Amino acid sequence: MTGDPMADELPAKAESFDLEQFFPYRLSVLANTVTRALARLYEAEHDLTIAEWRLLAILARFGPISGNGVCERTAMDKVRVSRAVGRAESRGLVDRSIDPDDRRRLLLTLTAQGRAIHDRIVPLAREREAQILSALSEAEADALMTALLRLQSSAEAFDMAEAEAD
Amino acid sequence: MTGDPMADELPAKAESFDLEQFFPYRLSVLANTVTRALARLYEAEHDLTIAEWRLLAILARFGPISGNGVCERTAMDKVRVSRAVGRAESRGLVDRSIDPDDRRRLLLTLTAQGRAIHDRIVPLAREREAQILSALSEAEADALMTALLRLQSSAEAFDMAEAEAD
DNA sequence: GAATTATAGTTGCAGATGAAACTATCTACA
DNA sequence: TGTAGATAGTTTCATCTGCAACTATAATTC
Repeated sequence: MTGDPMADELPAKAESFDLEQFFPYRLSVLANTVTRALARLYEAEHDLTIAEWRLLAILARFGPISGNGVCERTAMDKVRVSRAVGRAESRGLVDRSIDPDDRRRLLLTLTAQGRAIHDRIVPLAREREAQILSALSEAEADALMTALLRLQSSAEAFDMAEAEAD
Repeated sequence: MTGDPMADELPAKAESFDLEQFFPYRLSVLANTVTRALARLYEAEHDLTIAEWRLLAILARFGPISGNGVCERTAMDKVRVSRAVGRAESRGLVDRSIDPDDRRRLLLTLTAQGRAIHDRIVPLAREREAQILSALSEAEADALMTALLRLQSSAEAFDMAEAEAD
């Protein structure tokens, strides 16, 4: 597409690069800070990792679902999901049974205890989210979420194209 | 596609938590996608990790600087910086000498080779950033960057408060 | 100016992560 | 059928990460 014949001219000095203003950097640092703040909450509350918390949230919402379904809805790879399920099951938060219709698959559901923990964390997570977002107006926060969603598609398509570029 | 959900959908309990709409989740997933796309670039180009790339970018801009200075400007902890410096030095990208004015400190500078790699990566990184951000208008992208900066302060203050809560 | 305290950076350890290999099951097609 | 190939999930291994402990040097305090 971009057949740019003059691409190799380098008049703009590369040294003027400002990491602080580089979007991927800003995004990564913020995500790291926010994630850590949330992770502390999950861990302090019930010794849950982020992955386990996501698992609970998805199971609470989407009833019995396969591990693969969890992958799709949590943007976690199957290794991470497998481990989150293993740990959550060993702690009695999740039931794991084999899907009789396809015995490769798991049927995952929340136990009563898993549901209880989920329900206890949700308001805390929402509160923390609100605290962080309180730095923005409601309109700004909405615009931000919209932007994140749109960028997700953009970045994903791009990430794919690259991974597949043989 | 979506394995049709069963009829027993719950009433709109407070627990009907939607992970997809949860800001920390959206942020984390996007950052992960974007980071991976960039990491591939750095690695494919010159076998650099994100940490090493940040190190090069900061050294290119802020001349001789201490390891601690790198920490402050890259939002990486000292362990990560120390390792990035060690690896970059062993590959001849960075010079590490002891600051004579304070012999605890290092004086870090780019070597010619480190500078060359930096200069070669910068335009590629910028191009990739532009590609990802092309999903947004310029005004939206500006608003996004502003929002990220403001949230950084907000989240950081919050993260701190928690860490220090003894 | 010795002793305490603080700071810069490194190393050890333990957990999180993901790519790739592996097992088990299902699907397609001869 | 049966054989090849796809898919679900687990395990192995190598890496990344960060907290805590450690070393070395500087600053402060008495």
